[in-house]
Amino acid sequence: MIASDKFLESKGIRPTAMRLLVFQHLAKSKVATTLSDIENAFAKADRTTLFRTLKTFEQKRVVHQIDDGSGIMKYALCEEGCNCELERDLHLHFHCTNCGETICLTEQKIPHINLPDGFVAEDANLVLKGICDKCSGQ
Amino acid sequence: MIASDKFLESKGIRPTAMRLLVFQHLAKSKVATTLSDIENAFAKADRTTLFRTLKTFEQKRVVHQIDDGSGIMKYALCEEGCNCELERDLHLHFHCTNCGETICLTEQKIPHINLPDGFVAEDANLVLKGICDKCSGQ
DNA sequence: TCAATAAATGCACTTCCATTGCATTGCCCT
DNA sequence: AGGGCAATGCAATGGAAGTGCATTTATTGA
Repeated sequence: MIASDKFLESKGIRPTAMRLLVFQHLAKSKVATTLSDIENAFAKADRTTLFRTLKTFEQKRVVHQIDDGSGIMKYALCEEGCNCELERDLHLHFHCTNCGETICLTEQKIPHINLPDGFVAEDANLVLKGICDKCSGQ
Repeated sequence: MIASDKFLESKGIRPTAMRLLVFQHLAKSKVATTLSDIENAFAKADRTTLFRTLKTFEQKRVVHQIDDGSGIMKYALCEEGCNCELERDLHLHFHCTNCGETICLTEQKIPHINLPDGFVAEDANLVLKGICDKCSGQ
């Protein structure tokens, strides 16, 4: 694993202190994270800065945004082998209705769908809702 | 096709004038509809009433809510053969990034996904984004 | 090194939509 | 008719995304 600052630089992102902290916070987290989560983790940080940091990360394909239907956007780091740069990495997400957490199931890809004539798909978002492994007692 | 008021009654919904209008508006529309769409269609109507009408419809399984990632909730009538009462009708939705419309592809079902141990899925939401048939020029 | 320039940050504010509280109206049933 | 509950309308709240602008911090080039 390379150092965070080198990694960000390799993505074309200037590795400021704030950005390194946000990046490392995302790296530690196993679940998708909301803006408010990050805001609470660093009491000193300003919402806007965090917001823009995430937007920058998203643009540079360091994180992807997840809309799990909870009404709040969540963010998660792209995987090592994530081919975000070429095409969207179409793994699915699992939203636990018990604990509210959203998990990237990077192993599970979205199956190919045959669309009616004239429809051209460019992106896909599949969110399963239910009970996660922790909450189901396993 | 049975009359709207009989239909609503059969679903346990009192068929008020407002509700009949909303129902018929949804029935006419081929695409998923936002609260604002309906609000604009009936200038006389109050947002709140429409909002609660939709919530009632949703609860009684007359409409389903669609979160297509546009940030605005949309609603569409459940199909004739929709088995919403027993389990969620897991068809997918197509969101056109050109015209902004969201279409229920009721023929296309969400494929079964094998989840890791401990995960129990109860609901699924699959939204494809791209260009719809009208916008692609077919 | 120092000034000029560009990028990042912080604060205040706006906007948009979902949602709720409460008073009022209208409908149904006895 | 009238009691009671459901539906409606108005006003207000709340939460999250997003924007404008001034300030600070970093980078670059003389």
